[in-house]
Amino acid sequence: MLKFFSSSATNKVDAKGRVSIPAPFRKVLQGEASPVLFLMPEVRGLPAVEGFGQSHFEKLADALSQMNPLSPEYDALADVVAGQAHQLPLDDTGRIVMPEAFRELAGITDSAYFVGRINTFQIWNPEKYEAVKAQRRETAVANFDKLPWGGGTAL
Amino acid sequence: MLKFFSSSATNKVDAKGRVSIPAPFRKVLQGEASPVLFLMPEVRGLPAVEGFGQSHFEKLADALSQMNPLSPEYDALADVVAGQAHQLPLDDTGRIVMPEAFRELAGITDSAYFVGRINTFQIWNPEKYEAVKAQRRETAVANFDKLPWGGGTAL
DNA sequence: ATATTTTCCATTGATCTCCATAAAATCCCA
DNA sequence: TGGGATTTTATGGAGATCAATGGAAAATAT
Repeated sequence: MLKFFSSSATNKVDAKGRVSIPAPFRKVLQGEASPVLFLMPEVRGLPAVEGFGQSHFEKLADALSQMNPLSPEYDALADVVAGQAHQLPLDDTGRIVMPEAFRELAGITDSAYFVGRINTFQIWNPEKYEAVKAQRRETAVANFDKLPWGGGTAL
Repeated sequence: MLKFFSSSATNKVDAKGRVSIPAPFRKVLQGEASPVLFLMPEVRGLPAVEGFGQSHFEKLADALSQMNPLSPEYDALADVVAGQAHQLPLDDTGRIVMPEAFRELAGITDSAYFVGRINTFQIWNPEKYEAVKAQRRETAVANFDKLPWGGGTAL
């Protein structure tokens, strides 16, 4: 079973904030030791929510554990990774209740766009993502040679 | 067992988007650890879909994992490689359901042209490929001396 | 008791699986 | 080497399964 988040989908968000996690992402989460979902604000402040599973969270936690907990850097990163993050249970139909704070941060009201990012996925307001998508496409065309297309020409 | 995609074929696409993956390509996919097919938009923006197996995807994912996930380049490439990509199961007769977004991107309606590209293959609208084929042949003639033809004329 | 949250059930539409057929490629043996 | 027999491919369709969603009942908290 695959361990990367790929594909994208737009799902509805109901009045209580319930939303289905796309099945391909659920399968990644369920392939992990403990099938839980973490959400946190997009680190750079983009209007999006970052989601991932247990294994990625542990990598973050381990990295933080190496840092000096009395440093400003630790304070800052721990706030994003732990303080503002939530660990959410999936109900039996694969839904979560997306906390109000995240919906507000991402400008999500009645629908949410899920997009895979390999080790994580992001949740966007569909219209807002549409706006960055074209820009990303352009940047991708200009940078595709950074990827290994078989010949090892990358980098 | 061959591990490169070569040959080409035109197959029908039914109303639900079902299409047979040409047998030679299936054999390449089935030679891998996990026989799944990835599809993603052609990275340079051509009206075509790029297909490949697990091993190539992992090369891309590894390369991305080396990049700074907070850079615009990561955003852009991850969107193409993961966000806009899909991992598709082959049914027992070797078909996939080609997502609507890909059919639209490539202008594919009722038939699809599959063409091998060594480490990947591409899927085109047959007429659209016909249009680029002549151009490619010209460029190939001008560059065939970059390939080893055994006589020592190469390079 | 009221409001909020969680669990459960029900519906619909999409997706997957299975079966069946026809055409093409391959095999095989005289 | 011919040519029939077998296997592999490509394709169509229908039934079974699953995903997404809405709503209500049950539980919990205030």
